[in-house]
Amino acid sequence: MTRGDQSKASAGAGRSRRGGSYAVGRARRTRILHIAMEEFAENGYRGASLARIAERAELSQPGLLHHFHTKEELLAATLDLRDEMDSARFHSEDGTLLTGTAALNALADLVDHNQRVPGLVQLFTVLSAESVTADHPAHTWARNRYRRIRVVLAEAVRDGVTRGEFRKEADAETIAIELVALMDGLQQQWLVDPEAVDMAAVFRGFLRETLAQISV
Amino acid sequence: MTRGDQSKASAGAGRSRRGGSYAVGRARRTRILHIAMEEFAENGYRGASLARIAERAELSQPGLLHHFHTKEELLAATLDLRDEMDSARFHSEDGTLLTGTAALNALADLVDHNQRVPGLVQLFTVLSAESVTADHPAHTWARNRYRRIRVVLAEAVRDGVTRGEFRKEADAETIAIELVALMDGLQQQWLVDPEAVDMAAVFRGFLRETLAQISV
DNA sequence: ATTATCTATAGATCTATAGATAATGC
DNA sequence: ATTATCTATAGATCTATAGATAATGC
Repeated sequence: MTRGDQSKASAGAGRSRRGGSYAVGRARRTRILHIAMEEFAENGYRGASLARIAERAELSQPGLLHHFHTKEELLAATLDLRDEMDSARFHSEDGTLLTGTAALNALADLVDHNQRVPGLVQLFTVLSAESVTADHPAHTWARNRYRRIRVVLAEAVRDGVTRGEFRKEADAETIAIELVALMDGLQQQWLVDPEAVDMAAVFRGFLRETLAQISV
Repeated sequence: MTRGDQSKASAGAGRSRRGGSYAVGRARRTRILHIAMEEFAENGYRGASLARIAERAELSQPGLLHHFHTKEELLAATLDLRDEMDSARFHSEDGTLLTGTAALNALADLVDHNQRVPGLVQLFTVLSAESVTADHPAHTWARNRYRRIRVVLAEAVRDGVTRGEFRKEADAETIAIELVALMDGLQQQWLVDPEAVDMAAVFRGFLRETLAQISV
């Protein structure tokens, strides 16, 4: 009963933890999380080692498990943190979701930005692919993340239609799937051979064509 | 000197091995390879276990290592086999590479076909993503495979221009990158959520638009 | 009192090698 | 003679738990 009462707080925030914590602990957790992001990006979930993450965070491996009770729990916290980092990007300053042309341009800006943070791109690419297996701990996360993104993009297109920016025939669902697929696929080719693929340029070109087709 | 002489044979073929082999051995190797494809698809390179592959092939784990000396060697053989399976698809019956519209349509047929072999799609998706790390044993394979595919597709488009099927302005390199990216990205979304994404339909739709744009 | 750590360790892996025995086929 | 197997095992992991000690802050 005592612990259960506080469980609601940790649902969306991701930072707070059940039970109290001291300042040293919170600082260490943050440090662990950032190192975990790098290690999962570099080695995937299966290839990452708690011992190595602990070593880089300068504490013992059981010391790490004091903060995150299992490897899966550490992965979940990592994914929450990564999701938070991107979600800000699709909201305007007053907190509402971007729509229409503005949303699609925000997507192109994201691709530009991603070119400067290969580590974060790699985290998603590696974990998303690893999680296609049904029993992978990130499977549900990946599926829900894709669904969420597709819904947001499709709504952005539909809103564009409502406001008269886009033609009525624009197929919002298909465009959403295409944009996400192209982003992911470009990231894959770019990560494996950065010099050969200018992902930002290709994505902007594609977006220009798409907008030309659906704009009123 | 004695072994070196035969090394050339195994370069392209993939089936033959240095030194002789008995019929039982060849049969077992084939069986091991097919099981390895499934295991690598299901668990990635890092997650797959030689012991488990051996168990499924009904021999001991050191027995398996008699045929493939290391885990990396088994992976390499698996990748060679997988590459062979697809390469036939882009050659016409007289052995020449497909070009222009024919090549692009072959690509769409491939996407259709892939929808019936999720395991093989998963093998590529998982291993390609896992191999973005520079030190992954499949890193070079993935990079070269992408380069090869892009070259083939870009040449198909350029040939289409030469034959007067496509406009001169068609940007062959960009179209090649886009097509590959879209295929990969669609596979990712489809594997993680098959009911939500009709990858064949989306790909054909995209191809239709592209052809409409570049056709004379 | 609670949180943050540590050392020690259990119990499962995992890849690869050594060395022996049985089957195959020139 | 060579190839195909096996058992036994070395040597490295890896995650997670038990139980003790030190630091923190109501």
